[in-house]
Amino acid sequence: MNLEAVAKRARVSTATVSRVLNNLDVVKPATRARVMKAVADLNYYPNLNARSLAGGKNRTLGMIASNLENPFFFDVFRTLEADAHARGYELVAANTGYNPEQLLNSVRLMIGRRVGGLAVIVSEMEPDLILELERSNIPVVFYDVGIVKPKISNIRVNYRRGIEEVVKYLHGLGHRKLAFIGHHSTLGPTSEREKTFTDTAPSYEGTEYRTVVNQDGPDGGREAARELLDSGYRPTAIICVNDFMALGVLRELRERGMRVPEDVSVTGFDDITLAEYCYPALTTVHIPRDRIGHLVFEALTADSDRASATGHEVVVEPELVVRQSTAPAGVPQ
Amino acid sequence: MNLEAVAKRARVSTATVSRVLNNLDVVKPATRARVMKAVADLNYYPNLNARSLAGGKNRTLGMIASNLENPFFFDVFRTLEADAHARGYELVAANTGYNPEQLLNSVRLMIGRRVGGLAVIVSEMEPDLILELERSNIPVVFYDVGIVKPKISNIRVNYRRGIEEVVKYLHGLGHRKLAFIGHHSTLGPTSEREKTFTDTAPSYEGTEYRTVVNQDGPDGGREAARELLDSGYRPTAIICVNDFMALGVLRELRERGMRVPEDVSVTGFDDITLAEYCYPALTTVHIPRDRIGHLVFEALTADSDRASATGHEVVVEPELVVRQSTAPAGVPQ
DNA sequence: TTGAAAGCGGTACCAG
DNA sequence: CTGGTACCGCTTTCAA
Repeated sequence: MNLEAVAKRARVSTATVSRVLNNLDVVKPATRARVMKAVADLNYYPNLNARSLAGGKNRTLGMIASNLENPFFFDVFRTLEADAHARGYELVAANTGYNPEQLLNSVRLMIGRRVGGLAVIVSEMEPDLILELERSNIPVVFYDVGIVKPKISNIRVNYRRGIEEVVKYLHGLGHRKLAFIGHHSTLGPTSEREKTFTDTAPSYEGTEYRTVVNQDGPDGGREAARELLDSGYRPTAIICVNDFMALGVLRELRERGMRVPEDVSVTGFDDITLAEYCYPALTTVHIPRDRIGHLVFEALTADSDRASATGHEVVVEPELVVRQSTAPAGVPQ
Repeated sequence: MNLEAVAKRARVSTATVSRVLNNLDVVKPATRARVMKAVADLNYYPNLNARSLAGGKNRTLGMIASNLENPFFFDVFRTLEADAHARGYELVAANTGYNPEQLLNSVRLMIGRRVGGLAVIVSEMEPDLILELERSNIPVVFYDVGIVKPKISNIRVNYRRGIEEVVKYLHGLGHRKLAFIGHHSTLGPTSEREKTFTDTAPSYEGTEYRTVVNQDGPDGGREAARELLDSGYRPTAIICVNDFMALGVLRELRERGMRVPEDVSVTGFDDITLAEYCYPALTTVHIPRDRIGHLVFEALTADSDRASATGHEVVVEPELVVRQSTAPAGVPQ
């Protein structure tokens, strides 16, 4: 089923069918109607591969995420997709599972597809990546990779401030024995959070801390908490790199009979919906994922002449959200 | 950057470059090496659109899901993707948000892309869908749509048995006032669960029940629980259509000061990872999502001559998993 | 307003 | 083992 079949049935040329299908309003209404009918009769749908090959354009955007299972990434995906659909774009997503090799793979695939724009929302990184992306000449937006080059935009979240607020808040509650639970990632948001933590914690006198990492997700969080507690260290507050991992921490604590927040306070990061649904509801730092999604879409579809030509950077400010998983530190043991 | 550029640089024809890129081992090692070098030098990546246009083949599979945010769908996606990658396929996903219109859209898009196979894992349905899919001549696998046609496979879960076991189990615990919380969907798995419930419940003497539906997800679950309880009805056990919604039910109960499972028992369905992480851990029905993912992949890539040519059906058996959210019914109020 | 035809970047068949 | 070349299905001048 192709253009020619439709053309034949409508007694016009393929060029005209193409015009109708692309809404080039130069076609005589009568002709247009005839074509439309043929299209409907034949149940015809254009071959998108041929279309983007011939047109050199592509109304398909790509998004590569580290872990779509983590609601943080998914929420960005969701709003990006909504924006895309609203403006007649399509979005294809790829998951790297924090695997740098897979990241490179996905990027090449997206380039191979000649997507109209590519959002790289990942925590891991690959050296060759930036270079290849630059050469590809595709509009790209990174999330939290500190590189701004022509055609490459950047959206960052002020993690530093987020973590600082958490530490300050906990310190204000009297917590002096802290722990940080993070996840593996070569570079990017995560390590920035961790680094900020190890930078900040010591600035408060008399504060002890320890750090442990594991994979992203409830399982990883639980495992990390287990390792932390098995070491004998007894923090009064545990700061998690994100809410998704905090879920696992809460569980481990619960199973050990440690009460939250009476015995130990726990904080997350991101403010995913689940943060409100777990028990106890999680004190966390809100990151406006919908705003990020919108920004990504804009950056990807901006006129290549202006902003994107230079590559711009936007910083998003996070905000502390206090719920039930934190409380004043108890009497030191 | 195209084949010709590479060919020129390697001093061979485009045909040879193509052979090298496709591992047709008829190329002399020396030549192959030269081509490889040119490819590397030029940082060349084949245009996938052109490739599938010319080749008529497509190593890209598609998966359409109702709600990728629901871990059930995501888990299927994950294993399908893993299988695909392992065998050199790619997977593009689309989300319908339970919207039939969006479903049709996505299907057309996938057909437009001429994907090599399409998995339709959704709860909603569109009349035109089956027809269009059939004409497309693309291998298709449905999840729980009771239609088997040539080239269309079907994977079903024996929901009926799952629900029956839940009801029987709860009845054994003495529960006589039940409630079912489901989500909207025109047809498919969900309504089958609900139907099974309304079929089964009355078969136990003295059993009362009520049903309420809302959107999928914790928010919807919470809202449904709210509506249920606001009506004045006081079930001793609430059966949720899936774990994702049960999360919200647990929260609403908690906020109303109703203890689970002392005051009311709650069950989920699917056995997502989160079911173990919520509080209390959820009694649910396990569905082997990895197995489903594998089955989907197989069905999509099976030799079109055999099985898929006829279209086959596989039934997966679920299994009750008892955790902490259920207990014997207390004294009637 | 419409048609003819030249690509877009590959693949695959046919020679050599 | 390698090159020439006819498409794949659609977009886009260029003419008419």
